[in-house]
Amino acid sequence: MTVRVRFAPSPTGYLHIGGARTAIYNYLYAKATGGKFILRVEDTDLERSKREYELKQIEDLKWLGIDYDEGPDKPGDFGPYRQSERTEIYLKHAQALVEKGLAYYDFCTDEELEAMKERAQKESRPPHYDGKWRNEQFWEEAQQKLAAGEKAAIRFKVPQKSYVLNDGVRGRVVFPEKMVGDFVLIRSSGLPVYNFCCVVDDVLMKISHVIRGEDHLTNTLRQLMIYEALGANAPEMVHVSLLIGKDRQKLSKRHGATSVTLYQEETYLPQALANYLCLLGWSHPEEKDIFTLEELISVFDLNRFSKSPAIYDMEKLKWVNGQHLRKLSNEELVAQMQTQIPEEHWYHQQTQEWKLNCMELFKEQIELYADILPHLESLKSSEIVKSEKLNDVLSWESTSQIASFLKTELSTLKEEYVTAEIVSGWMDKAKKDLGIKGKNLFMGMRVCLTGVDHGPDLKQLLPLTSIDVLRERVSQLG
RNA sequence: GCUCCCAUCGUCUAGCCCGGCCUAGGACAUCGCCUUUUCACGGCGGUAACAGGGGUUCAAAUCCCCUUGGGAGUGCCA
Repeated sequence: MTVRVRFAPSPTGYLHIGGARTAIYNYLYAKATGGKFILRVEDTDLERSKREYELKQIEDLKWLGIDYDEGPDKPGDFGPYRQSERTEIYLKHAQALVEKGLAYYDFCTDEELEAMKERAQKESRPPHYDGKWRNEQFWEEAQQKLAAGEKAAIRFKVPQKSYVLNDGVRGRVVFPEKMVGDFVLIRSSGLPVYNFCCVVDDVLMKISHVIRGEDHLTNTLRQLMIYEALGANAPEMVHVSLLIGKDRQKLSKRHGATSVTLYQEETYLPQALANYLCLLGWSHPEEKDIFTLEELISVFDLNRFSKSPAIYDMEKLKWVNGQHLRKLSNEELVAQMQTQIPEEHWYHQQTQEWKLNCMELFKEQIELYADILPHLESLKSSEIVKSEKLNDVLSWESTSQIASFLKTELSTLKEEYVTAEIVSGWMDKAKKDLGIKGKNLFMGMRVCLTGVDHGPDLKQLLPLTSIDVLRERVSQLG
């Protein structure tokens, strides 16, 4: 059997990191098995669905490195791939179920349903539908009302029996009888409801494996019933554990960034986000924690999911990002920085060589592209960053000597930038002429020329700062 | 309330299905040391967990039951 999996987002907002994670798992499984990955847009909630969200989610998916074989903009043999364009199909199947006596028309108003629920609550019964239309004796009346043009929802007549699900990660799950009441298949507006569309589509699109979040586990009961009513076999179900926040609550905006877009904006690497997301609830057979999706394809399998929910930890994501960042060459880093960093912060007027040197120097210190900003800023700043250590260095007799020495040296230079050789020359000369060495020399130089008590090697750092700025820094100390 | 799911370091997890190789391994974070005359990177090491209680067994993190805790669902949302 060829594997066909799908990711079925609702275009009611931006792509959520939880959604991105299940999309990745589906994508990987398709790739690992040589199957097909389908993108299906579940936009049956007309009120909240927006085309712009659909487009944005697709863009974000692609940004993460996920591509699909069939989808709204990639016609396949099982389209259309947008549920709003399949209304007729759902209607046809729902009517067929009514004809078979497996579903029925329901004319209850919202008020009646509300009253029904309240009554059930008062009598501490489960709030299941128990309206008259469930009863076969009214079905003729229903047909008449329908013929008269009255609006009705189509409700599924839930069989009185228990269902068993063999889930790929949960194992055997038994849903007892009477767990759910008759639920709606088609709204009175004529539009279908999620659980129904989902099953009809999964059957029609020949989906072999459903990999989705555990929040759908209880939905599965309803879906199992629909598969049965439709005379179809249910696909393999794989319910992946959920992502939660530090407070163990469902991941929401107050836990920080929850949409993929935000990570783009914060200059995360797509491969790092994808990498980290895989690590939550799934483990690499060799316990590797840094990999690309490409590398994962050959080892990905459905048996390595963990059952418990995972807390989303931004700290580790950052670390993963840093690991991926360090794998990039200086050339790639420069190219990326051009697009990731606002032009006014980036030294776009600098030579390529300067930029490459800059990357070489700072890439070990950053985890995100945006982390380069303060470093870039420090290159042109003549501000003295006060600290206890810095004051100590400034109090040394040797430091004032170095300051005036540097002042003279700098005044003789015509170039715009110093070189590593010039800096070396200063070191040697200061050692010989002033008799300063060791910590006094190095720290004195550093403080005078950078205004900071720590930082990267001076021979690499100083050539990135213009001599004018160096002069300014030194003069402030003199 | 009812139903379903889950439970190993602070966090992500390995081990669990097929009990003994577990004195419970790795990673993030944290702490210390080394490296770097500074910082960062890197290297080495430390602190740190089988939720609790009962079984079963020669032997339980692993199998069973209960308790507790957490999550999800209970929509004419998806």
